[in-house]
Amino acid sequence: MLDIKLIRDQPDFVRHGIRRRGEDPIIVDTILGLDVRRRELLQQVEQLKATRNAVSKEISKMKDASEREAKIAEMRTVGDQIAELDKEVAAVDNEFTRQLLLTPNLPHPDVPDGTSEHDNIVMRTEGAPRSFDFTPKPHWEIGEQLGIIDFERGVKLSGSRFFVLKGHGAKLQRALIAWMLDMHITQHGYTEIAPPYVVKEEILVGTGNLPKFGDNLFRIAGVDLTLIPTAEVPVTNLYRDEILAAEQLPLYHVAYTPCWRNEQMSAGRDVRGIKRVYQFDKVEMVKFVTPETSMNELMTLIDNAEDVCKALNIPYRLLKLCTADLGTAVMKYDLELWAPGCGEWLEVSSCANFGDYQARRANLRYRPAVGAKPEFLHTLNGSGLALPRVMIAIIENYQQADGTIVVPDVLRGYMGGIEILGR
RNA sequence: GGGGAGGUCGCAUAGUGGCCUAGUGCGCGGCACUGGAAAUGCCGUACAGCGCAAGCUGUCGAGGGUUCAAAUCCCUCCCUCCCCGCCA
Repeated sequence: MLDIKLIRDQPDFVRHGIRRRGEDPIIVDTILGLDVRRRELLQQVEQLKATRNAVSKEISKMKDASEREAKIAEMRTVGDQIAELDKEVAAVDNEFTRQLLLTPNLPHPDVPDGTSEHDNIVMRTEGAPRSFDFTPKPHWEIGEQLGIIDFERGVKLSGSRFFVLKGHGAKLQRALIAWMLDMHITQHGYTEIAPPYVVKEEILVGTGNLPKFGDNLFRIAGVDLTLIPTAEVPVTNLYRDEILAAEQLPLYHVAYTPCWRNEQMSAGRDVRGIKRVYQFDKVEMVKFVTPETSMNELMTLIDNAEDVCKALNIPYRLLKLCTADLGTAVMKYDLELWAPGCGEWLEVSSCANFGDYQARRANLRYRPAVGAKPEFLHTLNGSGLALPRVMIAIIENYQQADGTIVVPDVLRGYMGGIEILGR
């Protein structure tokens, strides 16, 4: 959500930001119109309420019965007027809030312009792709042959785009989760959170998934609960409606959760394997920081995600996303691991600074100093990392000619000594 | 799921229609006293909206209602605690 004062004072600046994102800046005029109307009505109704409050107090002290009755009758009329105006205020206010919630975030000036993901900029590529003396296979072949990924039975249970991990496959994922969590906790200073996997509607509004981007969500029939699309949703809302002390910031949290995404719009894309599925596991980092530090915090957030890629010793690259690919962020970077079997770069992490956009929605504030006014803080989040695609990268990069997979060094302690998957 | 008790300012509590402009204690901040501190005293301590400002308005779990006037009365819902039932 944007600050209405910013829209009021610098409408052209806001329009420019919205236009860069490829959206229609007309919403600015809609909001400004509602804002004016809203304040007019508020002033009217509040003046009437002030009158009623004052006269009601007088009434309690009146001795003369007829004078008293006259005032009561008078206030009855005022009360009717107030009731009508209150209704109007509520209607205008609802629409005003709805429009504000639909307004996109403004991109940072340093974000490159673009109209599609092709305009994203590769900042750097780390690590050389391994050279194979055989043709590397895609993970869906290796996984099936080794019996560590069962596609058919996943479909049998839950339909297309669901899969089952078995034996060493399940263990590898569990090892990865524990290892990543431990790395962020012990080396990067994060505190672990184990949140609920279903949340209320207002929580999704807080992170910006609703009201605009609800299409991908799995909602639970009959109750006001939705399966989380990412741990970002419950964790970012942790301190909702609270005022944190400045000394509590920055606050770093890391959470492992499953994620559910009903991506019907991507039907037909990446149908093979586990690259794009309806349920996947992810370790997610979330930061709560003061506004002036958020850009630096974004850089260290990327470092934290990058450390995972480095430790796995798999080639990766860092992308700076253009205005078309920003989502609700102010600025965003993606990390992609190289997968030699399917021959593509896999997005395993998305690291974003949201500025105060989410903080306004979720009412996340901090007090800069004792006695000072509360202010909205800044939120950031980044995957650290998303499990299925890391699994793909490990399977494809660490495959051997005989169809088995070497367990990366860093994971062996978490694998109970297993060094080769499939034996 | 059934029965009971509750939800008031950071915490604890008072408040059964106008004396509530929500009191008190603790905590917190400032000041005084002190060589410094403790103790003590004084002052201040929720959030939001509107307004250039003075100030006004709203919020006592949430939403409706009754009333000239609601923390207080009525209705619906949510949450917490206790007992019973069921259950990993």
